[in-house]
Amino acid sequence: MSSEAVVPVVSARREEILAIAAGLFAEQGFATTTVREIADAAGILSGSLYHHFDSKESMVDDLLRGFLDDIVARYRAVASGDDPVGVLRALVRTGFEAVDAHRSAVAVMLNEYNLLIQYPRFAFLRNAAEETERIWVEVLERGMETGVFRADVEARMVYRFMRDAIWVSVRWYRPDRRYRPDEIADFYLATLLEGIAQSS
Amino acid sequence: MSSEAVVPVVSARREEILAIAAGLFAEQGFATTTVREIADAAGILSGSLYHHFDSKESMVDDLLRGFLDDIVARYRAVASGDDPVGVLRALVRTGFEAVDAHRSAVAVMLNEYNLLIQYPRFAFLRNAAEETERIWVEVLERGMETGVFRADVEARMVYRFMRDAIWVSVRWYRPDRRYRPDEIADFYLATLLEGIAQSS
DNA sequence: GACGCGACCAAGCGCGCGCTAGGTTGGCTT
DNA sequence: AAGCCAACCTAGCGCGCGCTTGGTCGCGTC
Repeated sequence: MSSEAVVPVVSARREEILAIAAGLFAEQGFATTTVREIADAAGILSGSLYHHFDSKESMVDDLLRGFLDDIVARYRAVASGDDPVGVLRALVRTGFEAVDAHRSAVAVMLNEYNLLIQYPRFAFLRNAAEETERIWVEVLERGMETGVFRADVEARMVYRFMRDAIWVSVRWYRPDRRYRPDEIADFYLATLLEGIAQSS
Repeated sequence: MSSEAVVPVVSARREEILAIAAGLFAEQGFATTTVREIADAAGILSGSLYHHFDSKESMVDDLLRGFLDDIVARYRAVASGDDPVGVLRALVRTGFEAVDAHRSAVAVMLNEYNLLIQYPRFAFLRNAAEETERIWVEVLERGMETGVFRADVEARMVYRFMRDAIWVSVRWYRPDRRYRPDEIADFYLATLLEGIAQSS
């Protein structure tokens, strides 16, 4: 009998360094962040990073792969509901929760998508983006067909505005501040569903 | 008598190179774009760029200064109206027009703001951003006071969602496609003002 | 007490970066 | 014909980048 269960699946130190790198990538951008900065922040020398990672590129690869696996799974789970309004609410909440819980990954995704998508190894980014769009648009279109959503705007365009508004909120949202993610989600949903014009 | 009027205020060649650089900055990012790439695209050698510009940094400085001067002036002009709904419509249209007419500048502003704002020479970015926010928020708050806008969401938060949705559309909007900027503005305004939920 | 190994250090290689200094060219002016 | 100057070239400097190679250290296992 070996005591395998005690051994972490992946090195804890590796995860720690990945989180540090993610923070720097999110703050300053992937290209602008140097391996020496990452190493400094982790308290080691730059060469020692390569004990944990193949390359700087593989750090951002790891980060985004983990994040996208998680959030796409959440979207899938949430989208199985019947009521389009309820599903849309849940999708939006999930999105803002991700902004709160995975700040760095969301910021990197937002800022570096166009850069990274050029390289074959990051094809999984496009796959995740496309599946996400499919899930959201399907709900919007179902709601339009059943009459709970207005049908005079394109579902894809509505999706884009929603996605962008949620993702970009990572630039001004601060987790320690006034509003919790689900409150912001509700603010956003209120204006999205009912509009800001007074009907009275 | 000299024939000064014929001489361009700034070199036409300089403007041409600036537009080329802007396109590359927008596509690949400022840090990732090299002076050699800019020079190649302009059909000259990298050293020759420095006949026209002090530095790579001064290119992006020039680009953003020109853009922000223009758009802030437009916002100011448009905000002088009385009717909050009308002013908001005009602001949103102006925003989408800028996305259409100044693609590169908007993209650079969106992508590099956080990076550039760190350096003193780019303090004018913050000034422009703050004045813009003041103009938009003032209109929203005026509309809330007079009762044409709902008052149960924060004006600043509404502003941020609007600003981001407009700016980020530069990532998917293509000028040659189906929709003109004012059509997209109207789509966006329809969902923003009235919401996407059917009242029936 | 020898061994294995995960974590890190020491030293530095080669490349591409932004930028520079001085020279050349050709059209325009006088 | 001479001079000027914007535009561009030639050649390359120094720096910081991502990454590599071989070695050190200390903890846990048998």
